[in-house]
Amino acid sequence: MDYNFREIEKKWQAYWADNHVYRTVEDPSKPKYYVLDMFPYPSGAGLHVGHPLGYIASDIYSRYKRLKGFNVLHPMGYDSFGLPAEQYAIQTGQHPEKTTVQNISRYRQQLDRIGFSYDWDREVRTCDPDYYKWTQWAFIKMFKSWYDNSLGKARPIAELVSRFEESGTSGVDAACGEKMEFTASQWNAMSEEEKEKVLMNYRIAYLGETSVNWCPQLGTVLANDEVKEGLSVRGGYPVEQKKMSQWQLRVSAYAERLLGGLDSLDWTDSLKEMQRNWIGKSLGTEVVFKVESGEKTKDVTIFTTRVDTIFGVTFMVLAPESDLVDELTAPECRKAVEEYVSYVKKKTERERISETKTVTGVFSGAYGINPLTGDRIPVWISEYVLAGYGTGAIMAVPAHDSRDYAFAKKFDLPIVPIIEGCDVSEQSFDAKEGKMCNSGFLNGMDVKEAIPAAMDYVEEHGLGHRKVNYRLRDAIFSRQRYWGEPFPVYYKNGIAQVLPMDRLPLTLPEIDEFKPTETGEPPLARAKNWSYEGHPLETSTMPGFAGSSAYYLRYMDPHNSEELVSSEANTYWRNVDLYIGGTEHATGHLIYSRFWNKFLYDLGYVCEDEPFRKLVNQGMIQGRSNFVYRVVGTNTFVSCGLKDSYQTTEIHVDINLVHNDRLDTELFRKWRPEYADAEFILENGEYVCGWAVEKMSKSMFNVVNPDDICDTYGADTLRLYEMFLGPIEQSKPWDTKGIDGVSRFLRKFWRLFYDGDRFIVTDEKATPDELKSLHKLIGKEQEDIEAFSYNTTISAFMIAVGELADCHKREILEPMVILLSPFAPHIAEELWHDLGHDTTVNYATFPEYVEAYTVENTCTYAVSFNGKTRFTVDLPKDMDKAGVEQKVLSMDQTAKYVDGKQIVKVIVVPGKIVNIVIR
RNA sequence: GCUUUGGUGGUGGAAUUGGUAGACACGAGGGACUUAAAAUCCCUUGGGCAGCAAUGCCUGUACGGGUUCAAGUCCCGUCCGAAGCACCA
Repeated sequence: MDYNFREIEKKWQAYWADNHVYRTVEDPSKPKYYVLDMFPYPSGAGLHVGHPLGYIASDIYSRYKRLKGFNVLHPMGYDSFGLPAEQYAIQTGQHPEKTTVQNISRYRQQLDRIGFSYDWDREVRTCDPDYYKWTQWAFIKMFKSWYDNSLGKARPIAELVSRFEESGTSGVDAACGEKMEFTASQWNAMSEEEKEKVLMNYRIAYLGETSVNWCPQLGTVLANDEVKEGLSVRGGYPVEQKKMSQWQLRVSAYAERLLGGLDSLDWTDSLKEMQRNWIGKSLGTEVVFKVESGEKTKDVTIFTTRVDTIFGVTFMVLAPESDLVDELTAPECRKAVEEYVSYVKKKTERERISETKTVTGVFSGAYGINPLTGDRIPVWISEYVLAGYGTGAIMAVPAHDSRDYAFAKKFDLPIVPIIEGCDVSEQSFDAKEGKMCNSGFLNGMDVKEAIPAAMDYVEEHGLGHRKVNYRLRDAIFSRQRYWGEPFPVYYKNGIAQVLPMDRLPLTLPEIDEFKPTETGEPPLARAKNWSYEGHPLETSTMPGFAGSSAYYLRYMDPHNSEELVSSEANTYWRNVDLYIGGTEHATGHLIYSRFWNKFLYDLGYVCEDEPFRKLVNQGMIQGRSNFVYRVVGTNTFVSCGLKDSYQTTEIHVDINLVHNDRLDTELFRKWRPEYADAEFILENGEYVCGWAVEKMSKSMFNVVNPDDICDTYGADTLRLYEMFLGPIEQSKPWDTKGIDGVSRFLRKFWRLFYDGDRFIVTDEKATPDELKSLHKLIGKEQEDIEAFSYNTTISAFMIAVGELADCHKREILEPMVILLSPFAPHIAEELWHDLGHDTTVNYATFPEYVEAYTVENTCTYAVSFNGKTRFTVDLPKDMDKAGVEQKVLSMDQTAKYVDGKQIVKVIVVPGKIVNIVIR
């Protein structure tokens, strides 16, 4: 019998499913290992071969860890709330739940064909009320919590209330919106409504007025990570800034912990760096400038990281959106300022970004006083200062900041250099180096000394204080959409209240249309009886990241209706040991999840501070597109090699019409009616297509469906091939050409067991050479899998099978089957049973590596260096044979000393040099 | 502009972390078996030179320097690519 992958794969997939082979239960007698994939959003297009790349990698690791004796948690689920299903619903009237369920079942079919070892009994779906009950639960917990900066953790809000009752704000160091100060009696005198307003300033989930990314086309607000270059990530629509009252999460309170926690994680440096940049910590100084405008004076606080340059300040700048603008504008300038502010408001985010080089601004008519020099300096207004960062006001040092420099040049403001010898005639000198001058007490200091010295001075003289600033903003948590988690919030007399826990889940109401109302309210406003005890419920829903922030916890205990996760399950599984997914979540999901987990940790619901210990970013599989070249104005297509002699248009052609870059011209004519009478100019009788590596997408006609690969080559071949393509972290194009190699390898493997229909495995003793091949492979596989270097493991396999092509001995083949099983589980199961085992291979153990088998016979060589024979050493016997000219040996067995130093290794290149590594 | 990360045959990629560069695979070329095809197997395959031949020699990891007995790997400079951030004071 030949290797019939179709039958084998069907048989074993059915067996695994029927017997729940991969069901996982907590087992304290075994060490745990938690391997997680980023769960997919089930889109209508189904999976293409790029999606399973990470899943295959994690599945191999899971199976490997099981062989190593670990109790492995390896679950899968769906991130099933989201925009595409809703957009589709708006267009067709089809309920998003219906399309979501359809898409999920298609995903499941596709996933099942690849042979993953998921414990499907633990599946979660974020749109399932039994699941989002816990998303809503966490939101309520956040609503009922505040962040105590002095303890560095979240605490129940009731605790804050009692502190306010006792002593007001004194002694309270809380993360909050605006700074507040009041006494206990002031607090106690407040109305309920006023108290609620105050508490909203401290809650971790809070309702607040803020400038948001508003996307008119989508009719919703978006988080910062959902916007790239002023366009929405989904759909690519323009985004504008708008002030709105929105639910937010006080992620900024966790900035320092999110930053510090990175050090302990086993993530790539680049990913950690991305998060660090996103958090954007900077240490600087807040300095108070007195500002005069007509008769009025006001203290204006600015933030700077370079107080040392304060003697070079020649003007100040306010952000156009800053509240100070209105207060400080002098009457004679009011008209110009108002015009400027409305001009800035009209611009979209996109325009502001693309016009960063055009300098704009207007004079406010106010003057500030430099607190160190007493100089009187003009106050300007310009969009290059952001309202949301620092205080929305800056001191400008044109000599040493390129943005201030550009502004000074444009509006002809003075530029005063304060670092010796720098030339500021053409550009500013931004570097933090050199000696200070024109700077009073700082003169002669190096910039590096001057920064702390200036900070000290400012603090000692009461002019300001050191201040840490973060770029990380609070997460905007409201979306004006239907297909998301409803907020468990109602409004009683206009005050936001959360539902009692026993009312959860608050399920999505049925509505007849999914688009926003005519008055621009979210779709939920269409729902009838959308109220709680007569009070209206919140009509916006939660964003996509809500459901994905704690899903890894739910997998630990997915059917628990009393708790998010029981403490037994949580203390057993703890956190994710290995998380595999794309980098695109670096500043979104991976920040929110860490925040969410830390919050739950503070309240004692989970036992680990960080959710994901090790993180591997799989690269993208790109498409390999093919092109044909149409001669302009004709229906004639010219082969790629000849295209330069014609004027041509490049046209994407469906890769299914192309094999090895050769176009099937008959299929091409049938592909589209307009090509029915196409003519071709061939080279060597063939039409050669051009190609390019692009994103895999329908519009490029380069999508490869894993189902098709499973049909023609089998799931095991697909798995092997995706891993053989190259390192997991790297992006690489899918190229179907190479798949024959691994397919051939599996057939060769099969032929170790079968000659036609004859099972040819014998009980003969293995030879030393055979054992050597086997153990080399065991060693290599172990080492490589731990390092996620699966492609080289597969190479090692191919070499071993080549070496063992004539070996049909059980003693060798049985371990080989176990070694292959993480990569190609179906064929391994089949052969494992053919070898006479009743259990599945996954309950076997990983073969033990014996180094002795791989070490050759040795004989003694004299080793000399520096012209003298120093000692003798045992080296492999074939040392002097051609082809083995060099060996690196561990010297442990022969531990020799030269001149009192221990020899660690010896490197021999016959006829050339001997290198001794000593310690 | 800043941060991160790369640059090795026709292609995907190896290289024990400083030790024979190009493993393994694809593609290409040649051959065997076959009426033929598929399948399978064998040989060649970075470039150049010499030889009937086994083989030998030179050169070669983006470019230019350097450290070292030894550099794809480490250091300095230049060029190019990818990703992320982007008026963050």
